[in-house]
Order: sequence, then structure tokens, then C-alpha cells
Amino acid sequence: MKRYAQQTRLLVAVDCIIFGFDGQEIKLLLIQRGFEPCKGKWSLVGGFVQEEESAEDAATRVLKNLTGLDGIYMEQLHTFSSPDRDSVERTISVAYTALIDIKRYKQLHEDFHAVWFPINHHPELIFDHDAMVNQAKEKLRYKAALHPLLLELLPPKFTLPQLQQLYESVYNTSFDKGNFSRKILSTGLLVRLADKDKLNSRKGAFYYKVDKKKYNVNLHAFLNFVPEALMKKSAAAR
Amino acid sequence: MKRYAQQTRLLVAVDCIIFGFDGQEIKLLLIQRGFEPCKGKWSLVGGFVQEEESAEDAATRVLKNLTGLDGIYMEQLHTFSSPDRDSVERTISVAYTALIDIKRYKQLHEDFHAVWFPINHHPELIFDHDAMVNQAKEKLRYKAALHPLLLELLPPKFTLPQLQQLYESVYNTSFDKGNFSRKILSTGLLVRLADKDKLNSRKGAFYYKVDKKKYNVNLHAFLNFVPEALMKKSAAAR
DNA sequence: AAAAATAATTGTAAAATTGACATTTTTTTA
DNA sequence: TAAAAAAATGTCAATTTTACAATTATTTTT
Repeated sequence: MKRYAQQTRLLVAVDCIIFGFDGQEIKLLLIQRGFEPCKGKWSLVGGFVQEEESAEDAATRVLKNLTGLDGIYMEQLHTFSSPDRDSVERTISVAYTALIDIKRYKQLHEDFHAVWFPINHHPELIFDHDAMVNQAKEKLRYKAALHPLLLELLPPKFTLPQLQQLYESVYNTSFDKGNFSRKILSTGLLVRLADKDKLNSRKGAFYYKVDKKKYNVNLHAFLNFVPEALMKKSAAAR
Repeated sequence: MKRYAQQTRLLVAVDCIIFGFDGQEIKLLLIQRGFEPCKGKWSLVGGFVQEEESAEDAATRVLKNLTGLDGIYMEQLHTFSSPDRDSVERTISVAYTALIDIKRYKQLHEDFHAVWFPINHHPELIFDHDAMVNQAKEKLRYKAALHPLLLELLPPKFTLPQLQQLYESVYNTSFDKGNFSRKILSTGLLVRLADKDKLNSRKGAFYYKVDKKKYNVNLHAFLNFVPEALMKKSAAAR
């Protein structure tokens, strides 16, 4: 029995902008749409919100279905609601940004035709998905300067050179190693492990992990993490 | 003719968290719900998204209907989508935070029973509206340290003491007058006007307005505007 | 006219941070 | 053993920030 009987009901979907880091650069995961219209065109992964689930649950389901992974870090980006954003039928989309460690991802189904693209070199997308990606990229850059969320793109243990490479790929610049190391360690968020990565360097770099206990307490250690001048440059480049 | 025929259609509403500044403190605008269930209970202002409008247009309509004002600054806060958040029928809510100059606001209709409450002393709200308000407050504090959006709460012309009072009310602390003035003026966002406010002080304080041309260019002058130590304190107090 | 009340501006010292650059250490390779 | 390659740590000058103070200016009140 519907109580708000006279009101307009709309289709509600979720769309996921999935970023990964392959050790060199940030990548975006796209799929080929499986049905008309625009069959075969590149798209974000998404799906309709069902009767008994929240949008967040729907996004979690969609991500799990595509990647097989649990516990993916995601956050709501924006709700896109222009009446004509979907050429088939009016659909509201709650967009989520997800960050995954590419090495944990294993494509489960050939059906999706899921492919990783460099973040700045991907094919044109259907509907307003390009706008979603652009907004997600901008928000990632902005927020990563203020919040340690880029750590979600790394494996549970990582090295300082890997972390620096990640930041350099997001901001398309290079940081002084000594200064970067001092600054990231001064946040108090990382714990040095005893073992070293001997594969990627002669001397071997110490592995680090995130200190879960300090994570929430020290979030604000990340304010001002990326120099203001660089934020200006980043903004001006868009 | 509905193209995605087999899909679930949901009610979609907007809810607006309306903040104002009365010169002393931040206030929240609430209305009394006009129909059952929960008739007479305090609530945020909201409404259903109609067939031909976006959620943003719906929020603009709702705000205009309540306040009579155009051009209200608002931004999307979050989409709340728990299946059981509305006790009548499942409804998804796209929540917006709006900032208005209390002095421009004139209540148009007694029907709404709209009342301003101090931000930290308001009655319990229906559904998940308390959660919406809390999230809006937190985001306001966080973003105001990085972006000059608090200026949206002031009249077109205002004084430095008024601006400082606003920041002090948001962060529940006091700033050094000399340093505050030096810092805010160093952003280059404000233009001093020739006339003075003679009502609120003997000497009379200069009026300022926002330099629209520099507003976007100098957004990043606001990074690090509120000291990191204060952000930590603010976070720990919640 | 003098006092009082604010506003605005400028200055200063100590502390903290930042950026550029250098040095030391650790491991593997030749 | 020495060289090479990276990682880690250190140094210093410059800059910024904060707390606090002093000064100047402008208006109203006494």
C-alpha cells in the first residue's frame, strides 16, 4: 500500500567511479555497456537501487559483483539528477567514488569487459559519466591534500617511495624525497615494519602500514599537506 | 512509455538544512510538519522531486517557497537512502545545505511555522533530520576553514568585526583581532568600501564587500585559514 | 576640550614550518 | 674491496604563524 500515493516515483541508480593505483599512475576502471542503447560503449559500472537496499548498499553490491572484493573504500560523490541525463528514461544517479588496490582486483567475469585506463586517457563515456569522472578526479585531488584517503589505494603494507609515487601521480609533480618523508611521517599515521622491500631497490625500503588507532585522531594532521601553491596550480590547470 | 519497465521506482525528496547568521550566532531554520504522521513536530523544510525537475531545481523551489528569496547559496550535502528512514513510505532524500543572510529572510507564510533556532539548541527532529543537521554542521566547520563560504551568511556589505564574530561562532573560540584582520585581508577577497558602520561602534568600522572577480581565483588563499590545532580541537569536541 | 571607546594598522619576537640541498647508511653488484 | 644504487636522515636559511603589544585614527560622550 503506497502512502504518498499521488507523488512521482523515479528510477534511482548508483554509478561507481573506481580508481586504482598500479604503482605508477592512477587508473580508472571502465566497462563496456552490455545492452542498447549505447551497447559496447564505455561506461562506469552501476545499477539500479532496489526496494530493500540503500544507495550505499547498492553501490557495495555493484562493486562486489564487478570486483569480487569486500571492504572497498568508497564515498558518496554527488547525486546527478538532471531529468535528461539518461537517454532511455529519467534516472537519478547517486555517484560513488571507490578506491581499490589494483593488485587485489581480479576480473571475475569476461561479461563486463572491464578495463583499466590511465586517468587522463580514457575513452569517451556514455551519458554524464565523463562529468562524473571529472568531478571525482577534482574531488580526489582536493581531498587528498587534506585527508589521507590515498592510502586506500595502496596494499596493506607499502613503502615510502611507493607512497610518494602515488602522490606524484595524483598531483602530476615531483616532491623532494627528504621533505616528503619528513612530512608524511610527522603525521604520525604510519607504522614502520621490520621487513623491507628488497625487490624494487638495492638498499631495500622499509615497509609501512597505517596505524588504525591514530587514523581518525590524526586526520587533521593532513590539513595543509600539499602546499597551497600546488593546489593553486592544480586548480588553474583545469 | 517506460523503458526500464521492470525496475523499482522510488520516491525522491529534497531536504534543506538552512543556516543563517544573526550577527551573534549561527542559526538553523526549522518548520513544524503540517500533516500526519508527526504533525506539529519540528522538521527541516523539504519536498518531493517532480517529474521534470532536477533535485537541485527542487531544492531551489522549496527554498524560494519558504523564504521568498532568490539566489540562495546552497550545496548538496549527502543523499540519505536508508529504506526505513521515513516511517510513511520509503523515500530517498537528497539533502542540501543552504546559507542565508537572516536579515533578508522574511517569513511569507504563517503556514510553515518557521522558526530560527540556535544551531546547538534546537528541538528533536523527525526521521533522520537530526543526522542531516549534524552532518551539515560538521561539513560547514570543516569547509569553512578552507573556503570562504561563510561569507554567504553575511549581507552584501559587512564589517571585519562582524566577520570575525561569525568565524568565532562557528569555531566556538576567539581569534586575535590583529591577526584575523591581517589574514583575511591578505586573501585579497575583500574590497573596502567608503562608508562605515556607525551603529555598532563609536569609531565606526569600514564596510567591506566580496570581490567577485577574485572569488574563484583566490579560493585557495583559504587553505589553512583556520589553524590546524583548532580543527583538531573542533573535531575532538564532537 | 578632554576622555572614552572602538577600529585599524603595524610591529616584534619566538616558534614552527618549509624548501633546497647535503650527508650517511645499507644493501647488492662488479 | 670498491662502486653503485637507493633509502633514510640531517642541516640551514627563508618564510610563516602566533601571541602580544603599541600606535594611530575616528567618532561619541562627558
